Amino acid sequence: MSVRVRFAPSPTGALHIGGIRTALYNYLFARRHGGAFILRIEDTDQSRYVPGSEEYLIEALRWVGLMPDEGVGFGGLFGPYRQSERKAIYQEHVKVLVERGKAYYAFDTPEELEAERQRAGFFAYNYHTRQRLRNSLSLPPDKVRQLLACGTPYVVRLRVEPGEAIAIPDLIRGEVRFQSSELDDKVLLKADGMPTYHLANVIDDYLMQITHVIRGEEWLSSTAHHVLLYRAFGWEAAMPQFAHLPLILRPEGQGKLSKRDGARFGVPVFPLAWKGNTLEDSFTGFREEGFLPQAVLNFLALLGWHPKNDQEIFTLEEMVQLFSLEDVSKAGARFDYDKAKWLNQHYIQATDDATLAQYLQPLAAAKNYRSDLPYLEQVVALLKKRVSLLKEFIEEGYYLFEPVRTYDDESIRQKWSPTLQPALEALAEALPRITPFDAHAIEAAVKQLLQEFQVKPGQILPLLRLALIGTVNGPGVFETMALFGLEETLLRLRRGMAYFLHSQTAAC
RNA sequence: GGCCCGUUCGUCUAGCGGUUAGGACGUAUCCCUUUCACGGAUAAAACACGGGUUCGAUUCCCGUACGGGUCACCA
Repeated sequence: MSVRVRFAPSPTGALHIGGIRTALYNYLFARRHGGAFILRIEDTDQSRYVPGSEEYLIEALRWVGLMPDEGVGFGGLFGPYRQSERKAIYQEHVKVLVERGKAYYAFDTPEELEAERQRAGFFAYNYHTRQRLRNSLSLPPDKVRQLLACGTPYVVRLRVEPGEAIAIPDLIRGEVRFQSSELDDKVLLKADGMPTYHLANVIDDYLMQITHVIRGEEWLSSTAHHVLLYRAFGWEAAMPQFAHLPLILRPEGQGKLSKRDGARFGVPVFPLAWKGNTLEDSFTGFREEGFLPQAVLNFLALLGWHPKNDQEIFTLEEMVQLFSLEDVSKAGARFDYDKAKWLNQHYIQATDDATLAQYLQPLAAAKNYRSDLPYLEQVVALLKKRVSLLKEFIEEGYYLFEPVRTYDDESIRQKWSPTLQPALEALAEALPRITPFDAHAIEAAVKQLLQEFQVKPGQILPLLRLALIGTVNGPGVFETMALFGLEETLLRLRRGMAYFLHSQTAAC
């Protein structure tokens, strides 16, 4: 039987990075085994539905390059793949369960249950408590028929009887055991006629012939109920194999990574930016922060998985070849932004200049900067080894697009001296005679001039850089001059020299 | 709190009874260099604790501690 896995998010807003990792592991597993990767939308809670979620999700998957083989928006023989469109299927199935005595109607209102919870501080609807509650197991058949006939709102609950051992075979954790007496009678069908996650999940996985359920560890506890459901339906032989992934933990402190952690720690936790109704509900994304999709994938892959060697850098193809659920770790993995940035830096360096220039184009255009590809390619060549995020080309390297905003006065104090002024003057005058005006020729000319003036490179070059870009740290001086061209170089040099003189007199 | 899962450098991890406990990020120092970076080198840095099992435990078992998840008509 060929492998079929699904990624089944619910459209309640932006999908965070943990979801993308789940999608990645599912994708890798499917590809590794020549199986199918299916996208199912679990939108059974109409009250939590957020418009735009689905589009966001698909754009995010597209960005990182994890395209489903089947599912919402991708076709397939097992549709519909949106659970809200499968309502009738769930209702038919649940009816069978009730007929077999595996499930029952419960008429208790949410308020009544809440009161139960308040009374004891804790409440479980189970084999013990259901006797005194209002359901088709405790009420006389006549009464039940009457309630149903009157259209009394009800839910359908799973009938969990005590004394049953449940062993979940988990590909990552081995066998996980539960006792049915510890389990409550989970709601399967809600009063609005929609299924809960548990019901829909089991039915769909069965009907869609899912072979492996790879999902986050937060689902491990409820898997016991899922197993019981497979048994109740008589589907145990076709039950998929489970693999519960370790959670991604917040960068610092306690708990799992959550949506709000992005703002709290100043890091992106979403693949793409999300524009919510409020500022609080709006988030930046890895893409917007300047990450390459391949870096994000590599980063996420390593958060909980590692092959049995020392390799750290993987193409998607390599991951597919190496991926194994056996190598997924059991403990939660802390979100490590430094490592993400390092990986991104690595991928930036490994990407050719022309491609990077294309990534930069919209960023430059958004700032009304010069954004023709030839120029951007030169910018890339200059800054490539100095940035770890794409946006830094534009932000840190702003001086390649607009005049110097501020000069580093401290460095000027350290480097500038009136005795160097003649050499600078001579340099400015010599520049127009350099042909061609490229890095090589400029370097030769400048070095010769320095010799004539008996000045060391270390004395003059920092000043040139200060004049050109305002700071003493940055790309090679000659390369920068070549990029600017003669006219712009002279302009900046003159302006810088004037600033040096001015700041000296101001200091006196 | 009940139930379930977990625990190797600060972080991500390799290890699957005998290793100088390996790699990577980060940190520090040095080299390269007109600066910053890149690159190279070096260093500091870990088996949570206590019992077993065993000739021998990081590795297997049991406790303890700590961490995580889950206890909705949410997924």
